Order: sequence, then structure tokens, then C-alpha cells
Amino acid sequence: MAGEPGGSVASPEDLQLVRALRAGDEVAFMMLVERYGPAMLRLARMYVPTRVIAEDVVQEAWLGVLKGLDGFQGRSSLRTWIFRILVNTAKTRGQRESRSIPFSSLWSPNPESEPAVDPERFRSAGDASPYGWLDRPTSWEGVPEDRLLSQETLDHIQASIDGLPPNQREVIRLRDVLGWSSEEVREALDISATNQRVLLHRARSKVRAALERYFQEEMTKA
DNA sequence: ATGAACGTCGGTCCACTAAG
DNA sequence: CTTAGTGGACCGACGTTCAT
Repeated sequence: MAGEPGGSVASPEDLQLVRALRAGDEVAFMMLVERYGPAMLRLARMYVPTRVIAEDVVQEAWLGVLKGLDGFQGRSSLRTWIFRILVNTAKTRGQRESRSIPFSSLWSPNPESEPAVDPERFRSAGDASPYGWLDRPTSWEGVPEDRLLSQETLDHIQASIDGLPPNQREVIRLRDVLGWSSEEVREALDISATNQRVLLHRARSKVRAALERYFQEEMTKA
């Protein structure tokens, strides 16, 4: 699995960071938290019902990172390694929470539980990696660009993603929202390359279909 | 109430195609 | 050639329906 030759191994910068962290460099740690914290929180929100618990999960993950620092061998990038710890932590916590929380509360539009992904991310993440399912729409060619990028549309995209099965949701978020590479995603989620591709494909297909329905409804209304 | 039959859904694998 | 996206097929898990 992770760490085959040719994979995204730790960069010299990663290794230097790890050395600093092992030496107890607080500035290096704060830099890491600043760099990955927001993305970690969004990812954690996929597994647990509330933002508060997600924040808790992130904290727990950071503790796991610090504890496991000596075990980091640089066979994957530092980011992948950190997010893998986060995913494991969040999954464990998510299972625990699902046993104690009414299932319906996971899905109800609770105003307390803000969106897992800030809709703005859809555009800003585009800097590094454009969204596959937005750049070549199939059935909404007549839809003006500002309409495509409206807040309402972004909300709709997010709702579509929220409605996906967990694995598909994870993959599409990491790939298309956070802009990860396919290899980073399969390493972080510990899935095969083939599975990653299929999950992504199915997730995109479903989101695309949901958007097609949405635009069709909107255009017949107009 | 119970168990079999059936349908649906999601995960996985394989093959093909397109792009870089 | 490598990587990624796509579609089809298969399988197992799960839920629903229906006859007993």
C-alpha cells in the first residue's frame, strides 16, 4: 500500500519539518497547524455530526501526529501521513458518535451544524485544481457562467456531495474540493487506485446528474 | 412471526479510451 | 508510456415483500 517507490514520498522540506518537530520546535508545529488545520477540520466534519466534535477530532489527530512522529519514515508525504491519522481518528470517533446520536440528526439541516465545506472553497480551490465536473458541463451549456457559480448552485453542489455514500463523498471532497492528487487520496483513505477512480467517477456522475436535474428545473421555471 | 425470494446499492475488478 | 476517467460486469450486504 502506501510507500511504494515512485509514490509521493516525503520532500526534503517535510523531513526538515519533522526533524524540527521532533526537536520540539513550536513554531514549526504552529506552521503545520496553520497550513493543514482548516482542511483537516473540513475533512473531519465528514465523519462526525457537529463542528465541535470535528474540532475535537482534529486536536486528537494532532496529538496522534506528535505521538507518532518518531514512527514517521518519510515513505509518504507529511501531509498524507497527517491526514491519514486524521481519517483514522475521525472514523473511530464517527462510529462512536453514531452509536450515541440519533441517525436523523446526521442529516437534518441543523443550523448549528454548519456546512462541512465552506462553499467558497469551490472557487478558491480551483487555483490549484479546477473542478472536473464544472469545467465541461454536458447538459447545461446554455446556462450563463454567473448562474453556474452562484451561491445557490454551490449550495446545491454541496448538498449533492453531502448526499453521497461516505466513501464517494470522501473521495470527491479530497480530489475536487481540496485538490488532492489521486495518489494522495488513495494513500490517505487506504484504497486501491482502481477503487479511488471508480468512487470518484460515481461521485462525480451523481453530482453531475443532480446538477443537471437542478438546472433543468430552473430553466423550465424561467 | 418467520423465512425465502427478490431488488437495490455499493465495492471491486477489468478493459478501453483520452490526454499529457 | 503513464495516468486518469469511464463504463460494464460481478459479487456481497442489506432491506423489502410476500407466502406460509
